[in-house]
Amino acid sequence: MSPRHSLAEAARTRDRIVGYAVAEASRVGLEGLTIGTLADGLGMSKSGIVGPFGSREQLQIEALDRAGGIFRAAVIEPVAGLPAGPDRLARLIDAWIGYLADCPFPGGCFVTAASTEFDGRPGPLRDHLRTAVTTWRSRLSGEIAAARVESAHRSPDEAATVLIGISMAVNQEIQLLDEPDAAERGRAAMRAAVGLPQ
Amino acid sequence: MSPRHSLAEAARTRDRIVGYAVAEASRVGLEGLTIGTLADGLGMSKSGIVGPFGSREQLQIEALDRAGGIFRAAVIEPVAGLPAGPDRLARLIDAWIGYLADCPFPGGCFVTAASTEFDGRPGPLRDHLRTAVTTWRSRLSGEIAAARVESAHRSPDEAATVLIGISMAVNQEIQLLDEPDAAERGRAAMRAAVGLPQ
DNA sequence: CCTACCGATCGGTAGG
DNA sequence: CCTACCGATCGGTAGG
Repeated sequence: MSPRHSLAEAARTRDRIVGYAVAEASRVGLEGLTIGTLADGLGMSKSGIVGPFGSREQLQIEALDRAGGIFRAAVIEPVAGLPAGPDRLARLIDAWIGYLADCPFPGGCFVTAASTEFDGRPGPLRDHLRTAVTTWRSRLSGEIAAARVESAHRSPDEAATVLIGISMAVNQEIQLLDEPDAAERGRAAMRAAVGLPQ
Repeated sequence: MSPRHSLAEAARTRDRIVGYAVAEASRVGLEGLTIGTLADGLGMSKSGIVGPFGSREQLQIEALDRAGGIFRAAVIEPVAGLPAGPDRLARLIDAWIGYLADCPFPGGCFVTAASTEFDGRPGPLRDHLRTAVTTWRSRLSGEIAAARVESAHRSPDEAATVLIGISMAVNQEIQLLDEPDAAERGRAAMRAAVGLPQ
């Protein structure tokens, strides 16, 4: 008589699985996810993992979308209420570097890793990724344009390439090289790249 | 009576396998390599693939090392004979962008992809990768220092982070986004980042 | 959500 | 270098 209850429980189960899959995939890649490993890690059966999603690919897609939401919550939403301008760009950079240094994904920036993993694998995952990356690039470009700062770079698009690149390099320095001053150097590099005072 | 012959043939077989594995791994990742797929692709049996290397991991390591050599041949060696200075740095940037735009790996920059793939997987592959990335970073930093150019960035290490980052962003724009002007924007961004004239 | 099972493929070996 | 084979694991399904 209370289908609400079981629906809510089903939604919670999905959430748990996706959350665990995101953490796991940040370490071993989305293609490294296996239903058996997730089942073991969550103390469930394989059919309990795959059932709610229908296929591994659907679970991968939902994990990717969830990761995008986590990124937005960490980097975009904290500055969304501020007026556009150099100060908001500076705070966005701080949030971004903070996200890389104290990463919500145990294996480092999810989207960066997924990008190199899927750029050569056509399919719905690559399509989702393209959309996410393009949307973020546009937003960042707009943010830089709205800040109206002077820099060595000749267009907001060029500066966006530089900031996105620095974030990837910082991610590598943290995750692969264990470089302790990667975050500070990255923040300075980002500020310098868009002409913000140190 | 001619062991030379069979030794040379064995070496050629190894070479063929490693070369094919590099191309394949640039598309599906080093972890996506399977002995069966390589065997099919090369028209050989699985034992013919794994035999010369002893294990899949050893083949992965040799593929990674080979990829490093291909990068050096494309980006470092062309400028090795020139005197250090701004002109050599400019030519290095041109070679680097050319490598990204007309990539010897069908799936894009091998080391960038391997870095995000293995930064969360401890083991000999990650160790090899760390060494390769650290060596390249040091060389690039030295190159920037030797050029003695003025830029918005405060140290050769910071500028190296920016150039490496731009290369990663350009790789993404080419491989994932199919952005036609990625190479030109990347070249301009790299020159601006190290204070070279456009 | 579970157990039990499917055919396919995994890395690798034995023996030649 | 091959064929033939090993136990383990893959994604997924049937039936409950």
